[in-house]
Amino acid sequence: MGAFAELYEDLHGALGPQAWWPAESRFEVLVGAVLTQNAAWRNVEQAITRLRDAALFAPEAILAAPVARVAECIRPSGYYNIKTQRLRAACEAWLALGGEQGMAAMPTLALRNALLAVHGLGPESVDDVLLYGFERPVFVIDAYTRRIFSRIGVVDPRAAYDTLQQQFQADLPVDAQQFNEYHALIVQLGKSFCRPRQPRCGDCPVLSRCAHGRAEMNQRS
DNA sequence: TACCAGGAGAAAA
DNA sequence: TTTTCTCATGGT
Repeated sequence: MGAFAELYEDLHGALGPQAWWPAESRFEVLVGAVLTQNAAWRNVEQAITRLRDAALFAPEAILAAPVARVAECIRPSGYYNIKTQRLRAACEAWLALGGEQGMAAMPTLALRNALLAVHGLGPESVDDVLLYGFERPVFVIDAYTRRIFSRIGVVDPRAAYDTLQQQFQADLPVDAQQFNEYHALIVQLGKSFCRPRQPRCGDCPVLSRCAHGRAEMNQRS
């Protein structure tokens, strides 16, 4: 078993199943993937609620609405002007690709390339949609993944997205359910224990593997 | 007050 | 090709 598989066992044992993504539909995963770009999920939830309350939570409704109205709805998630453009581009792609049924019928690589061609959808957002929306076995690399695994010393934090993704996928079974759970566990670990600048390792389940954790353990002893 | 949060694209070097 | 800048609100 490689380092990535070992850490999954540690995290799953310590934190338990996370039951991600917190969305009720595939379209909501797409919207969430755009709105969560460099934003706290709490603020994304506010933005999604405001879209629902405004009866704008559908691709056709978002495209038909005045840009300023959509922007006002998603204001809590930050970068609202940029994200309005990105959300509109994502809705256009959603419809152009045949909606939920059309996209579900596409091979993973073709769907990934089609989504990457959409303005405002980068690799992380696209892989969120593929993994959490369409149950495709692609590993999501985010800021938490880079921070945690570079502190442990098994990845280069400056490595390209695709390079890191290949490292994870080469060490793990091709299993969308496990990729789903693993990424959710990484985010939970990052939020709770693996902060930037001022790590507070506390009862971190990977304390002994992490450079910051070892330093903290040495201070305690 | 300053930093951070489930990034991405454009511009500059 | 790589690095830096810009977009912006809300919580701690």
